[in-house]
Amino acid sequence: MSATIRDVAKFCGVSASTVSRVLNGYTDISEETAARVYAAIEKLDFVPNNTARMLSKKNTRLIGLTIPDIKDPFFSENAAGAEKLLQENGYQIFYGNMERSSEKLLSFLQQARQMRFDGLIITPDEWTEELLNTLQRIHIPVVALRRRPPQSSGVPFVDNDHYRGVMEMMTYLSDLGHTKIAHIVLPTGIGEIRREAYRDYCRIRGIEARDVKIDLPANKLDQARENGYRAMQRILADYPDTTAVFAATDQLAIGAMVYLREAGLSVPRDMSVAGANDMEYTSLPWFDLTTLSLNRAEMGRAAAQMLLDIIENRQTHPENLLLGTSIIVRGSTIKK
Amino acid sequence: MSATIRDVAKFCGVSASTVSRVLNGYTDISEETAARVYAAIEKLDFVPNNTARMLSKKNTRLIGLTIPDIKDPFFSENAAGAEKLLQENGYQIFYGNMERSSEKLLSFLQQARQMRFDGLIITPDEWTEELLNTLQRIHIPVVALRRRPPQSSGVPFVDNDHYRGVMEMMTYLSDLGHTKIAHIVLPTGIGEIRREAYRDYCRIRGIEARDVKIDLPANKLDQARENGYRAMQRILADYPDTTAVFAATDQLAIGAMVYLREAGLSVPRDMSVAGANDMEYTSLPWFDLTTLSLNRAEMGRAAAQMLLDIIENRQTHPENLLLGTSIIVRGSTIKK
DNA sequence: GAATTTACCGAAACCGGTTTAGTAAAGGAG
DNA sequence: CTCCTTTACTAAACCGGTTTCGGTAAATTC
Repeated sequence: MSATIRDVAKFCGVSASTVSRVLNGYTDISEETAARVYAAIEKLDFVPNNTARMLSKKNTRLIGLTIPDIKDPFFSENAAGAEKLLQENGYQIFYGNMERSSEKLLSFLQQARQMRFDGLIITPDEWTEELLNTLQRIHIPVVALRRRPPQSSGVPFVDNDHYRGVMEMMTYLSDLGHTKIAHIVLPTGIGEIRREAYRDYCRIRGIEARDVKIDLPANKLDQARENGYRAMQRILADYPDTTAVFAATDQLAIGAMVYLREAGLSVPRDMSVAGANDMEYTSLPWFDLTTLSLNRAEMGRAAAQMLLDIIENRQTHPENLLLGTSIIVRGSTIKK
Repeated sequence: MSATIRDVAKFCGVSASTVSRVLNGYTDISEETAARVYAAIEKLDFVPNNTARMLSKKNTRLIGLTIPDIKDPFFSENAAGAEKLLQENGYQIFYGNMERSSEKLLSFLQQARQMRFDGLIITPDEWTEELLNTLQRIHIPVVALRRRPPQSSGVPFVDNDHYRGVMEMMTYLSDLGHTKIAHIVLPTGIGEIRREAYRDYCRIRGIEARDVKIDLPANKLDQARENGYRAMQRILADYPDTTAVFAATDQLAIGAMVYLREAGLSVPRDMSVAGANDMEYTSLPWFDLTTLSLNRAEMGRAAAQMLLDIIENRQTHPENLLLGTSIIVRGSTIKK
């Protein structure tokens, strides 16, 4: 079928090991032989068989990266960040689309084991006992992204510093003069962290905490908006004097804005609205949404860097990393 | 390191070939031996090394799938469609993020060759001579998605029937009573097909063709919107009596709506607007955009099916496939 | 009871690379 | 001239599966 390394060797009268050495850039090869080998490679259209190489070298230079939901552009951006760094280091990313299913994740890990991936970057929706066991058993370096693993698991972790980010956003809203600030809670783990920060902030500043959580499963974009919609409804019912809303994600914020629109209220005149995660389209003039930006590409890059440090033994047990966030101020929030 | 098939063999006193047969479900194995082997596998935590398997079997059951731009949710949806079908058939998808770069595509193909992928589904931004040559040389079955390859290349092709889709959309707008319908052209290959359909429709119906093409490179979402914005501006300048605009993509339509908003015109009262591709967020009440829906998952599935037919020799040279589209009627278009 | 079939399993080659250990020739030092 | 390095290369083992070819023993056929 395809030419092998021995074909190349025979063609230019050297041994297979010599060809291999040429390919791998060893220096104890005369220029002349190297040139002959390259010529033969060209002539025979030889392309080394990577599966064979993976087998004999004991690594694959393959990194598995799970994407919780391929339709959510959030994840694709931090994937892109990771990919860039890994490719610079000669690794290929093998993406796994989880579709929010924990069985898919487990079977991806099984795949990873069979394929002998050199490392994994995962973003599980939840950290089950079974997941932790599987991770233990497959003996592959792993870094967790955006979903904090149990402390005891020893899995290193990269995320944004949501707690601090929320504090900053609340400070920003306070500084605008708002004192009646509601919070729309995201019903996930990250959502709880943000809610906690929100409550802490309220306590410290001595203002009333008005956090509303709608518990509908929010694993689809339109459902997330639906949650924001209902939360806004409840906020207006329970706390009618609210002047600003901080939604835990942009999707929730958009949902809230849909409700405000239906209720005949104008943003930002009647209500300031802020979100988080910086979704692409929220900069459009209809929304012009102030948001907490998470710097997604940087997160992916950081996770990849951490993983490389582990794989290449520069670091056996790295510290968790919480990246800073920044507020993108737009027109949806104004002075009280 | 990890247990091998020979370890398992030794452990339960059989030969490696027997273990292999058990793993591959051969029938000429006594139940008792099979049970012993399974027990040993369990005990030793043996997981077959897929790289070795790929090498000895002559296939990898890996399919390469290129994603032109990971940030664009359009592609991820047809990737998901393809993935589903392929996984059902025991194939894994290896994604390649092209970031709209033709060099990346070429290097992905090189990767594909080295890794001995069993098949490829690609969506190149353009069909260069070099690309066609490379495809020839790597000897991997390939199906093209959404970018029509040159007829002579023999590469089979799956796409929506844009021509017919545009005809249907124009018919829909006509039936609403519009006769002064402008078209915002997408500056790509697909854009040309749509423009052609638009012009043909105008000719047949005897109405004036008002297609406007802004040539700024449109490979980012915000740039696409910028193009729509400027196109709308020109439409209003050149054809002030226009009552409906059909933009070749939703992004262009949104860009147009931004301009209309700034110009103080209301959609749909002053101008009906329609788009294409059914972007997720265009259903929001601010836009409520009528759009030509492309059924993305189905496209991916169809491409995967075609590829499998080629790989498994059911079909050596399949016909190109053009899938139907449908119009999603929303509030941005009304009767004249 | 001999011949043939069938069920079950093993030895060894093979896939296509890499790597180790070692060698012949050339060059340099003493 | 001998000894020691260095340079440039090779033979063969190895990675961990699969596959081919066959062999033995039991079961079946005649």
